[in-house]
Amino acid sequence: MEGSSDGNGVPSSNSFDKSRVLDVKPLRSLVPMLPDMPQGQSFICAPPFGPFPSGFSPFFPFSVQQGSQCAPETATPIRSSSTAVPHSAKKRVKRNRNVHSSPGFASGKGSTKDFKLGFSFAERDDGNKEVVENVRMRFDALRRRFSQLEDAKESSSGIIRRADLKAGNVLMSKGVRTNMKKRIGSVPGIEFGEIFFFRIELCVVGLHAQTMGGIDYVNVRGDLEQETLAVSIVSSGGYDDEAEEANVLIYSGQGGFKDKEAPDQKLERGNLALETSLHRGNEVRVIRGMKDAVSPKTKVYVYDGLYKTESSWMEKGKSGGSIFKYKLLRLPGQPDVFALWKSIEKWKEGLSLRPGLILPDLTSGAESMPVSLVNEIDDEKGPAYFTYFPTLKYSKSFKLLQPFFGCNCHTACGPGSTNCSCVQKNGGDFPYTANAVLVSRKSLIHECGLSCPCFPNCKNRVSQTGLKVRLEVFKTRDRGWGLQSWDPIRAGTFICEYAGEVIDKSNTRQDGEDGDNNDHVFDTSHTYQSFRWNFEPELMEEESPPAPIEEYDISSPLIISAKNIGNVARFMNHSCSPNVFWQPVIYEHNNESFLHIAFFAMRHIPPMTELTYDYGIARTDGESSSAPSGRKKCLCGSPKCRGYF
DNA sequence: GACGTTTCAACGGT
DNA sequence: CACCGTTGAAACGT
Repeated sequence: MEGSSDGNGVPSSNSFDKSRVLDVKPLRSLVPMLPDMPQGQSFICAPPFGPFPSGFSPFFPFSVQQGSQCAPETATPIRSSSTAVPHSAKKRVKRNRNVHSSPGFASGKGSTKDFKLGFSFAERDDGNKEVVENVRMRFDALRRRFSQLEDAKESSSGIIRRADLKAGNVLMSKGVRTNMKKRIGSVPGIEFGEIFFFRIELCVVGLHAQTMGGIDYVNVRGDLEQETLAVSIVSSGGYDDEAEEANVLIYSGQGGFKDKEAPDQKLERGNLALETSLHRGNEVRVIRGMKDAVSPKTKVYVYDGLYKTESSWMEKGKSGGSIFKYKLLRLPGQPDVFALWKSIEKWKEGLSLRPGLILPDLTSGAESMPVSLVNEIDDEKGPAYFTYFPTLKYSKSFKLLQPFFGCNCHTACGPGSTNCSCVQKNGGDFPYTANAVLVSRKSLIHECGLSCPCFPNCKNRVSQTGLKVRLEVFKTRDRGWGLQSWDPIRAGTFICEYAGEVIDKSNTRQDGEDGDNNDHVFDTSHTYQSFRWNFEPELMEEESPPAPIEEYDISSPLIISAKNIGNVARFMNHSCSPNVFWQPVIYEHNNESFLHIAFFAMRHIPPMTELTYDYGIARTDGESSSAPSGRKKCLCGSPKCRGYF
């Protein structure tokens, strides 16, 4: 293991050694080490990882880094609300005040616990990126928690049927929402292409205020009288809209949605608003409801951008009555959103349609799903040589652990498996929701292992059952190779584990830097930026146990080298504002426990967005030089960039 | 203001 | 999976 690897995944200087870059062939011959099982069943000559004695301290400080400095936000209230303030503004203000004193909750016992709103009251009317992010994170954390309770059916006061609505209701009644003031055009803090998984999620950030309605509108003072203008529409397949061309949308008016014999639609409400918008020529936000490729029975809502209504007409609907039709044209100069989604659909049908494709599957079948290799930037033909291997390789030099006892479940373990001993190790709550989304970060997650008889339908094996999203390794503009996804990813989704060779630190040189850089090395002993991801128990109505502690809790440092052997994780770049985080997971293999590093989505990630995590900062060991010799200049570009990592 | 109406949800069952 | 029934809650309008 000599030699510097290239700068993959590392915004290092341009110490890129082209001579080591291999062309296509070696990569193609990256044969998985395991003949059959992608999971590497019993073949890994895998002496165990060291024991995990208790009695150690958390290995990084929990500094609170709450956003005191507002990101310089260039909010673009395209046509600011001077005209668009609803006449009901007074009502709103009043409602705000009510919310402020939260009368509905003050009476409930144990619910008067204070929680931090986290932003100003003004920011509830007009948001910005930071507040939007804050609200979205808190919404989904709460939603996941309610979902967990729903799955387990352990909610003591009435069952939760709709975790999304429940979470939305709690946040709205507490005033944890933003962009309440309706506006025409862009919404501050929400970018084109952002994705949402529930309609109520659009409401809490102010992108579309109707919980179900497809047309949102606002009252404005017109030339002579009040008129209503459409501000946003959701095109979701409920009616037969036409969405063939990427920049044209034929949208059906509202009325008679579910009726078998629909009467004629009337020119009122949303229909009237769209009609007025046609004459006034105002911008209308368009949100497209798409089928989720990862779980096809759910929907993804994509903020496609601003449109203008070009024309309208009436036609006979299928169920008898006549319906309104509106033709909307996408404004030029906006990033392609819907068009990109359409392209990805085509790439999936024929991989060769992907521009810049070098390899259809750089894993050579080692993963459950292909991972394409793409370069649209220059003529480099691929990353430096390495051997693709989908999981960890433990070297021989580790001591044996004490014997491991798996569960004895003979049905698939899942959210209701309170008797499963593996589940019990997680502290009572099943760590994942029914659709395999991680509920909370934890010091350690216990999954079922090889000798547990519950295989293969067990739901407690999320991080060991292969890739779930369609990934792609691509050439970035200035940071070597990177990782991104063709599929939209919802927060809490498992992305991949960090595969590679486990390094025995006692064997490793103490000197650290003998020309060896830390490219393609994962090290739990780095100092990581802390962040809050879990739900806030104080937002739950009834007394709720505290959220799991989000500090990692690893007895001895785990160092994984992916220089020579690794998987897709080795291509993930660093960011100081990452969208992915790592989570220790432990499960059994040949009667011994092994620690793994699993990556989960921190937030919803739109397709073709680079996946990044915090590499952390190597600890400078006391006496050694104070210069940050092992550190690299960071090119993540985030406003919160620390400058190096 | 309270209440009824409207609404391109979300789920689970078949 | 496609349809279908059930449950559901914010905003709007009366």
